[in-house]
Amino acid sequence: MGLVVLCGPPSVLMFHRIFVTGHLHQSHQLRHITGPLSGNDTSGDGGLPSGSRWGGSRPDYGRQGFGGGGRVGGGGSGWGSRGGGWDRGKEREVNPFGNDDVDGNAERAVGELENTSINFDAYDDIPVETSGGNVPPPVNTFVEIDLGEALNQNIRRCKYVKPTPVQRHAIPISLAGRDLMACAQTGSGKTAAFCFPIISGIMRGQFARPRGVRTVYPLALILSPTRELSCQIHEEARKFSYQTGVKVVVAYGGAPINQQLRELERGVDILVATPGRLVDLLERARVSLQMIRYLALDEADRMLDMGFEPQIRKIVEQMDMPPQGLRQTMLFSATFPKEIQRLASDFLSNYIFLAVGRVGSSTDLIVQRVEFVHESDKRSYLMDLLHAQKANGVHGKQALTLVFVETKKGADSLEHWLCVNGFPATTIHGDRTQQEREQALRSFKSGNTPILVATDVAARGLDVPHVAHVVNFDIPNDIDDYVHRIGRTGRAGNTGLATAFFNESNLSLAKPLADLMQEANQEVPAWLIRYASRSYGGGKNKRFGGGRFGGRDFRREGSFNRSGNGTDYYGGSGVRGRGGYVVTGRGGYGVTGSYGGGYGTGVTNAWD
DNA sequence: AAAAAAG
Repeated sequence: MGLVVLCGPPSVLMFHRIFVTGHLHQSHQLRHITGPLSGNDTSGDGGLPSGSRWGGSRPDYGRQGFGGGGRVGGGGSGWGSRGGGWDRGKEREVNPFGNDDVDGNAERAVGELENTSINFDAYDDIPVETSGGNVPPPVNTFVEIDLGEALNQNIRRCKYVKPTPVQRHAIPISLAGRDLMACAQTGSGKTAAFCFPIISGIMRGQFARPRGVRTVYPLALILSPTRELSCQIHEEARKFSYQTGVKVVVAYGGAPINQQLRELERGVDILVATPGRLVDLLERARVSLQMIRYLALDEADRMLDMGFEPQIRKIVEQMDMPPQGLRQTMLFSATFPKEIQRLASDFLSNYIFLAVGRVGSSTDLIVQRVEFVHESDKRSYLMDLLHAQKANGVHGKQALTLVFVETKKGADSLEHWLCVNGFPATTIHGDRTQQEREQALRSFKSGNTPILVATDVAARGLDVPHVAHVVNFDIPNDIDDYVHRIGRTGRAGNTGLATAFFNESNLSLAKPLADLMQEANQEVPAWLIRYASRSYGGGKNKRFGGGRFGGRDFRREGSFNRSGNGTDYYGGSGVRGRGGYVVTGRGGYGVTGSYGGGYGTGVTNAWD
């Protein structure tokens, strides 16, 4: 997308023209290269070849000729309709919902009944920013989206009553076949936002795939930065795709590859993976990306930072994946620094930028505290916190506390110290075996070891219900990491507590932290404000440096947007939000007040 | 400088 190189005065007209050109070019390419794939959605619906997993219809919004549901013409020789063998085994599919009523009308289990008073109206107050051409309007219910009956039934089984804000906006965009860069608060339902359209698209599409000897050809690829997160996404995606005929497989390192290979051989539509293991599979030619129609990067900013970028580029640009425009690419994260957005735009084509939620992307469902604690006092201070919490224990059990530290060594030593002092703790970090890591997470989730000491491996995406308290024992060097870490609590509408131990080694974070807390209506201690005003760390602040929050389309920054009236690219129907950005006026939006109230407890666990 | 990600 050549948008970045364009300089000079911004104008609405110019902006539109860029998109229009891109659009035409893209359609042309599609038609030329893939033939039947470019068949228009609407016109094609009546004539779906038999064998489609779902014959529903939906309006054709946005880019023509790519509804995600590409149909490749009649199977010539050497082409089969499935990746291999999955249809035959369909009736034996394990029910990922356990003992739930198959019709999705199961009584709630005891203890889950507490979420009867869900305040979904709080949604209407959430500011939403979109940019890009021809943005499809948001939806209000799952049913009106027409995802297909099988998927709707799974949505009911998951007890999702209404789409969350990011889902309301992202799903229609995605169903329209558009590329998307989405920025939404932690715990706000991002997984489902990219899974639903992918599953729906695969259900309704006809995809002939080459039959390789041992090579499999997934239609969708979902990448995430940690093994545990990939597992979690896989589990969620399996629920969403239950009895849809869509097969989800996960592949990640640290676990025996043979088992994963066997799973792959049984057929795969959606592959969830961590980058390293995927590269391995690609080099062994056990997986080909040739038929990829959907690419989703979860925690996308993390996937494109220094450590991961080369691997991601290799997977996306240097293997056999169709280029942007011929696939649909969706990037999701709670944070999206401008520099990373710039990198990310390499993977996208005529994309829509979507930001949902409060400025700074941290929710006010989380009460944030900062204490000044000298390095040498941290352990005893932590002990005090844990003791105080013990008194609050629910149902005799201690509330779950997630303690973040900077290093793997520090994690081990703190865990040991806690255990010695009578606090049942375990730890998760990259020096432990995968078995140990998964065991630690299970033990934490179950409440067996209600204290988990973690490095940043656990900072992103992991959904552990009922985490009451996140302690930043060591404050991270990056404010975005802080946002993700505290986002392990306060999920799916629950409230949570986050405590950070601040001292003289964290001076560079004083300003961004104070700003972030202020934005989230938190009480900022006077001493922190004093540190913040001294502006350490070279004064560089990526979140507020441009006077804007991180969740903002980089295409509207810099030389592109200097001249006075540069904000109204949105068709003029916007209301100016308090950050100065445009809040879309559609569907009852337009209020930029607080995002309070929440969604009630235990509504879902696929919100990130 | 540290963490993660292949074996």
